[in-house]
Amino acid sequence: MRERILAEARRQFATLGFGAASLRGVARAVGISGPSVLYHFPSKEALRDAVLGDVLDHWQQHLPAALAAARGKEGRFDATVNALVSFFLADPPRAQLVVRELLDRPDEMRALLTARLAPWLSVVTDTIREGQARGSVRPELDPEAFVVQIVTMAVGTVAVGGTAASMFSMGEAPNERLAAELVRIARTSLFTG
Amino acid sequence: MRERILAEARRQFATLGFGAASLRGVARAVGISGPSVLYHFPSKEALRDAVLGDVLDHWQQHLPAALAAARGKEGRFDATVNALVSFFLADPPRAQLVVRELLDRPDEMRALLTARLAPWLSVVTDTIREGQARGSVRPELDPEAFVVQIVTMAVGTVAVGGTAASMFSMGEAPNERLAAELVRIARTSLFTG
DNA sequence: CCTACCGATCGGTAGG
DNA sequence: CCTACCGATCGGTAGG
Repeated sequence: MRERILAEARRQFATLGFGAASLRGVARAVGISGPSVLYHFPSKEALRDAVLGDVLDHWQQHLPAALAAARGKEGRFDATVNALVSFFLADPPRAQLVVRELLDRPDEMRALLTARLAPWLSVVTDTIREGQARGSVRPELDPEAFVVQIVTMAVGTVAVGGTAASMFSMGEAPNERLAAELVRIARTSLFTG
Repeated sequence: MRERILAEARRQFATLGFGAASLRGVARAVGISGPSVLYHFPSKEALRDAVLGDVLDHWQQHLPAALAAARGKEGRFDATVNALVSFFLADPPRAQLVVRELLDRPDEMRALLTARLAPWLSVVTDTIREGQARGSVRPELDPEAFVVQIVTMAVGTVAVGGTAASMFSMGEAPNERLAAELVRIARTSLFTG
């Protein structure tokens, strides 16, 4: 039941926002009484923390594998960025929730993301710097800022990109078009030549 | 007083979110009584619509001028993208509010943004297509998707980029570093050569 | 896990 | 613009 509450809370926090969602609303959706949620989580804030921690756990567990699967392919970089975007696109509520948390409590999120992503990030920026030393990556590129911008685009595409795309009457498969263009932008602005 | 309520509501909706903000909270901050807000706006939802409309009015009024100022400069494109990012960076609450609205009610936002931005957008994509015809813009670029991604990066940088940047211990002026890299990414992925 | 219930706060109305 | 007040809903507690 704890898992069902977490999944439903994630869904409602993502679509309604934490402030507009209610414990009773989550409880009703999973078929229990309002106060019973507080048997599994001591407070609404604790539920919020658990939902967020759950999302970050999920990313930490499955994202490395998704990225590693692209490692052997030809067009390794394109496949990696594609895997990144597809990973977020496969579950929009998680990406939306993280964007909301970044807006709602930036200070806590900074601490959390630093603790969770710092090791993974330095691997990426180190790889970019190696590419710059070898001459395959553009020398004027700012590695940290580049990574932040690519991730911002990927998460943003999932969180709000669908709406932005439909506003253009972008026809069918707008998210795929956005994802493909994101990959092109990332590749072109990364590599020399 | 109507303007002061709008400004304060914009600030609180942006930082707290619409659901977590309250009419009484806005009223207290501007020094009037709770129900008095409803003398100026018939309901909380009406205040929300007014705040959002005000932001879009502001963008429609001042963004063209900010972009036009870059038109004469050398490095015209860099100056334009720089102006776009600086414009959003100068007033984060407005960008945050729009991101929140995109998450809270995507359907209404699609209609609103289509009505407001459609003409301006086709100017941009038309210019890009001309550049493709002349050979100065990369032929494989997807004009609509490109514009959506650049704007997503610009708004995302303001809305959540600061947090993302500090998570890297990006040193001083992280937003300027992000903005500069955004400009570089946009330019490099747009032009041939 | 439940019911019964608490004080606080919410958006909104009445009446001036 | 105000005070006084409404019903509804909120997060959370007591007690089982």
